[in-house]
Amino acid sequence: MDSRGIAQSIAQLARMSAGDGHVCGLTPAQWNTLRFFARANRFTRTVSAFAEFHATTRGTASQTVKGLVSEGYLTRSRSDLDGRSVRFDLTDKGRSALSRDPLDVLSEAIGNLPPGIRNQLETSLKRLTEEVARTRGKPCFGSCRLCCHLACTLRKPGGEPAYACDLLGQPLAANDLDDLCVNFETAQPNVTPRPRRDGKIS
Amino acid sequence: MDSRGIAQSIAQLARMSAGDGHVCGLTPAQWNTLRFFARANRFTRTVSAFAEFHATTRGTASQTVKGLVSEGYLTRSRSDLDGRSVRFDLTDKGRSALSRDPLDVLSEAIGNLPPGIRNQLETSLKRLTEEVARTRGKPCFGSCRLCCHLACTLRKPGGEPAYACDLLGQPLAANDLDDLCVNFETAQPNVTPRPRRDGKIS
DNA sequence: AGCAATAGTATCGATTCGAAACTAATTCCT
DNA sequence: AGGAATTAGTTTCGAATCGATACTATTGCT
Repeated sequence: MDSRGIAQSIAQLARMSAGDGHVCGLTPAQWNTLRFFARANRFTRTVSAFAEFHATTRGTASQTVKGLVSEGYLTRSRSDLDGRSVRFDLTDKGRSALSRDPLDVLSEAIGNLPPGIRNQLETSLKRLTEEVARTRGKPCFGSCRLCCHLACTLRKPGGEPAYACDLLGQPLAANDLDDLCVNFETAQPNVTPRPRRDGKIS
Repeated sequence: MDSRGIAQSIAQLARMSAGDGHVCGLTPAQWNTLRFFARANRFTRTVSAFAEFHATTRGTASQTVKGLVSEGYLTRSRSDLDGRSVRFDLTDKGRSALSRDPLDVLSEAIGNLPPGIRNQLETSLKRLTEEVARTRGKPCFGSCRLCCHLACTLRKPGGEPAYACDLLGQPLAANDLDDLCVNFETAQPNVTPRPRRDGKIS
């Protein structure tokens, strides 16, 4: 199969796995939104970040989020550091809904792959995502663990390491490190950082 | 990253690559349709097959196809073997449109992968597609070359081999073998064939 | 203070999509 | 052979989605 065929099979896999649309009373767009807010770190659980991630406009994203808030899947809280910013967090209802995520048919199939194959797949997908994002001039979301802005300091020898984000100047808990972040930059040399004017966080 | 994360990155890759929607005057749905009819063999270039592939309803698929026909990207021709069946073929306009396919950003990224990695990716995707399709009880489109219904006979020693589809009892040209087919079944033992009531072709 | 940029929301119109009803042709079953 | 069920395709209608645009409020820069 040629590259086009592989590209199409990626598209088809995504389409097939997205489910028949309305499952458990949620639309495909709402499922995507819930998934995003479940995986994004606290700097990233915003309408703007979601819009960018989902490749849509802020207006559309705002509508979808509003619907999920009014149905009790997300909570809305203003930031006290930035009066413009609003953060959304999953409620228990939102978390329990995700346990019936239609995308899990794909997750389970991936879980059945041999570990070596699965790691290889993950690596390839990461590379493809970065390359496509670079081509399209869009940010490539990623986790702090592989981000060039992650700072790790050891307070005392043999103690617990303390993490922080260099870019935002904010501390990071150990279990924040695998969450998605808008500000992700691959931790590798000779990469010019994406210009960013507003480095403030919520 | 866990399996859910990988599943989501597949979904995101597909979304990101699909482009910003309207490119060259075609909508995302229309691009998908063109891609399908470009890759499907003559038994598969129907509304029903496309609807199943695209995981939508025949009504929706019919609408999209109708639009493409009226804009000159596809031609519509009734079958003379089955009065119900209609086949759609790409026009030159359709083919030339596909040379500007927004999905090509992903295809190119895939083309940049080292051959071994690319083959591994293709294998993994095929396996995932089959598994998800099986779970959801849907057919898994594939090419004749790997299908259990492919029959190959050698008319005379050293001559050109002749291909045919066992299921449909129809001859296949050599360059048909890589096209998508609805009736695809993996060529491996101990697999119960998907039940099929209507084996007739157009 | 003034201007540009950012975060989020609201509104409108076009498109999409799923469900259901419908026509016509074919196949299955007795 | 003949009626019932199935299949292919289309049409229509209403709901949902989405992009574009305009708008408010807040923040950053000079």
